[in-house]
Amino acid sequence: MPSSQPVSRRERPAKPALTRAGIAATAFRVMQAEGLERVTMRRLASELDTGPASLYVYVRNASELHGALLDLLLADLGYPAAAGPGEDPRDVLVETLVGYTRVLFSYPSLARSVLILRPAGPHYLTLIDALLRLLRACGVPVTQSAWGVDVLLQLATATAAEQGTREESAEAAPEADAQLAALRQADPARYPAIAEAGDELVSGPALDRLRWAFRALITGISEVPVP
Amino acid sequence: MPSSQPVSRRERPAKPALTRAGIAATAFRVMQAEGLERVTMRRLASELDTGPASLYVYVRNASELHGALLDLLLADLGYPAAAGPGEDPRDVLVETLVGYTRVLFSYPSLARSVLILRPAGPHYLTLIDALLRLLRACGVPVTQSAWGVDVLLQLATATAAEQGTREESAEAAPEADAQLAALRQADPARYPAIAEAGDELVSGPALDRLRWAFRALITGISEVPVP
DNA sequence: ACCTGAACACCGTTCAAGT
DNA sequence: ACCTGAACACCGTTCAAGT
Repeated sequence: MPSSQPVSRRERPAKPALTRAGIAATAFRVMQAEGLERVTMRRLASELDTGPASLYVYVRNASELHGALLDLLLADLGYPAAAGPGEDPRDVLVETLVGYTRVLFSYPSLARSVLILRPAGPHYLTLIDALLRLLRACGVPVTQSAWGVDVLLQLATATAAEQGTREESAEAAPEADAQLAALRQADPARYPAIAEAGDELVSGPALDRLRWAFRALITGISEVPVP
Repeated sequence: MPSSQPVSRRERPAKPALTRAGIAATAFRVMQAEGLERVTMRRLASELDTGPASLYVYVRNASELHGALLDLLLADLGYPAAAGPGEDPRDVLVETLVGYTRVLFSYPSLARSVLILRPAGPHYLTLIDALLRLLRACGVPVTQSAWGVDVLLQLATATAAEQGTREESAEAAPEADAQLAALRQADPARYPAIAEAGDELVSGPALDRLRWAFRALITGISEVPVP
């Protein structure tokens, strides 16, 4: 009676052990390749050769996983220590904010998730710390810097959420056109201020508008004292 | 051979004819009663005694329906014509923005949807027109008003999306606590600026912070010329 | 021509029952 | 004690087949 020997389980394990970091890394890879929409618990489970229930041993829920993805994304962001000689510290701050927004621009769905997430990862804290330091370097008082950094990050994240370069935002495109058309065709008698503003309402490249918005907000943050 | 007479189909029609407005009104009622989460195409269909496919004759998709819900919500918003005697026109502008944000605060999920929607309904245009008029009344040049109104509305909508009073935001609550804890426990050696800012980072009622953010942004909008 | 039943192709999360 | 198969309770959208 020949008995079939089971192949040693320790050799070439097709199934690597599940870990939180491994799940996050797999999620990151799928997000880069196919966008956050495809990063579902079921997809990750099948990618890791297990059932969806197993992921919940290492991750509280899908939203927490999105927070981990943001932190992986921010790992490569570099920050200037301070403004160079003859450099406007506000320009350095604006470009740092633009750098963060650019990263999120490629993943608008992640930006949408982050907007309601209150991220707490180490790289996100590094971003907050860098922005606070740059605000202080612009001469902004500490209380205004503390309240201001939140608003600046919100503006950056919301802009990435609403704009966005991936095909996923193609859904929203027809509605953007609808607003454009509505503004242009608005009855001047009923909407006189819209008529007065005219094409200025929708003019200019998105990045120019974003830079201007950052500059305006930084100016206000530095001038208006907190109550 | 008695034949059963069919009951006249024209009497007491249990099924009112489907219309776009009727669908939107039903959606609005469900949203008020149970939140936007419950406003699904399937739920609306069963509420209207039909199949989900029938709704697509009158509504392009769920996102377009959310735009209609926003416009219904904005129908009751009133706007001040101008600042009264001895009244700061900036305060009037701030309170108008707070009024819009308050309405959205009760429906954070709608705010999330609106953020990527570019609304185009008549009441939304009325809101844009009113804000433009108030900005002009503050002495803000037309180009800055035109670019500014977009950012102000984005800030309002994003704040409503991320805060929010309904139980639906209870999901996000543990993460808000996680950020709070992370900021408080941040290593001062690694995050010196966070340590310096201390509790100022999370101090103050949400509404005070929002009013301050509006004030700061309005100040910047009025001072920084568009490129 | 207009409307819709049924199907397509999925979701996140839980929990009883395994090992 | 730790892990997971299977189920629960849903989604938005499409299209062939009806009336």
